[in-house]
Amino acid sequence: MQLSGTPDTGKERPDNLAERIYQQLKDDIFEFRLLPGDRFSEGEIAERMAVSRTPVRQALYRLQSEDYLQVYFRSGWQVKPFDFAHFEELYEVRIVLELEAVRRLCTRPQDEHCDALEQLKRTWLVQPEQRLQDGREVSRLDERFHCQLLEAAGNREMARLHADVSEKIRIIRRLDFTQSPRVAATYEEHGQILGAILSRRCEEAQLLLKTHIEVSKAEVRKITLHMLHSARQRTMPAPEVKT
Amino acid sequence: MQLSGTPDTGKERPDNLAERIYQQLKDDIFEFRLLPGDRFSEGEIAERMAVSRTPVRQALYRLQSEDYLQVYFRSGWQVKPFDFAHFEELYEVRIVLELEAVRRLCTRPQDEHCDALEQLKRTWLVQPEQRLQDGREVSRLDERFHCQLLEAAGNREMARLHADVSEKIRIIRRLDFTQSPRVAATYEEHGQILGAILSRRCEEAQLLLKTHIEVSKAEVRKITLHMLHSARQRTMPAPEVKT
DNA sequence: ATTCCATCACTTGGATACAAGATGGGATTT
DNA sequence: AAATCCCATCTTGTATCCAAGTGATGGAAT
Repeated sequence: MQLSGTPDTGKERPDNLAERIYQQLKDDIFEFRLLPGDRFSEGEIAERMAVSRTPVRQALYRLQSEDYLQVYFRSGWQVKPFDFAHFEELYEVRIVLELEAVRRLCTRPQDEHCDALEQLKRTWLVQPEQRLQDGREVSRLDERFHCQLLEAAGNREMARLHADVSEKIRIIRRLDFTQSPRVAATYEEHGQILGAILSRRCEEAQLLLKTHIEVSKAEVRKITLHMLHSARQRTMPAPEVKT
Repeated sequence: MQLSGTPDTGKERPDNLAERIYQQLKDDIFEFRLLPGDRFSEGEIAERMAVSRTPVRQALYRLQSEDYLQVYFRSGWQVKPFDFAHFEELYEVRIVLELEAVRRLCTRPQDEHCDALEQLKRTWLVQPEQRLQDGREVSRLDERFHCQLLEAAGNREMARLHADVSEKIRIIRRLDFTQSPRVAATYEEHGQILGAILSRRCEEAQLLLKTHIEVSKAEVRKITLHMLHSARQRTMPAPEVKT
């Protein structure tokens, strides 16, 4: 029984079709080229990607285990329909994990994790005229900010779970940043949170962070209501819109 | 774009070879029929299970994504060697999630989740002569206890993450219950925790639970040291022991 | 006109075939 | 004797083939 590490020959896989297709499909879902509710077959994907069904199936099953897709026995695949209750629960997981990360960062021993926090300062504690404006870019940075808090806190497992959760809500979180006031607010709030962490005001940092996340969570709730409303008006929209 | 639920024809897959092989292999790992560090090929598994490589590969890749296995490019598979630091981190995740669950249960509105808690009482708040003795069985019940706390707390995502984490440490947690004093202690501690939750003494319940989990975590640390010690004595054990 | 049933194209699940790289051992060379 | 090179064998990655179940369509019977 070996004890730890990877004492083996480091033979990692190179190109890998299945991996490429996996990334492509996930991207298609995130970019709404594949819409929630869309149905398709392995053959379609294989043809579109110009490969055989084998690596396609590998990618599809992986996406299924990650809860993005669903397979029906001999009846094709489906992009999992949005479940907003699900998104709200994921936001709550984020809150729990990130509050714990802040707690650890505030009670950390002297000059530890400081490099990671310094890097965050360079991104978020900048003059207003140096701030990025593009919503997409800021949305990406926002996700990174929160993940980096987890990474700095030092528990890799917690960071990995948090990263997975963050990826799952990325598709909906992005909608926050379409309004530019959210961009400015994000800079403001991230700056305050970092300041509180750096001066070890734990309670304050936690409260700021919790509020910051709950604003996004509330946004999801608004989107939920909006979609339920418009769905009711139109007696249910046609989910087709194949790519 | 559909909105929620599964409005579709409920065509679930029936038997499914890949699923069966997945379960079998995971069981082989948990039961130490496949030891950490063991290497094997898809062909061996396929032959032993008397199936083709196709469903075997499906199962293997799933286990890889769950961090139980590792594949080397054209060089076979390996059961991931134990990484005790990893286990300790997972214990910390458990603590964070379970403390949150307790918090929610203690601040829950009147008569909610009571049925779930009642069921736990029937298992754990029993007369000493009615307690189970078999370490294996109590170990299984212990995992259920903690998972049910999460389920009762109401956030399904959090419960799912917690269940995954719990499954990952099952292989090491089971070693706790080989000594029978841990069995009695577990009954005692679970009883106290339930009592505190039911009378909404939040801080107390959290402290009891945290201590309870940290005992297990400390056990892992002892096992770590023991294995490092014996490994050093034997100048590294041979990891072979194929099944 | 409506209902029922056969049929047929399409779908996934699994097995087999093939390609290309990794590995290990033995022959050969120094 | 030691090191090196080559080749047979083994490994995964991908493509193709086959089996069995699904669903829709169209025609026949009422």
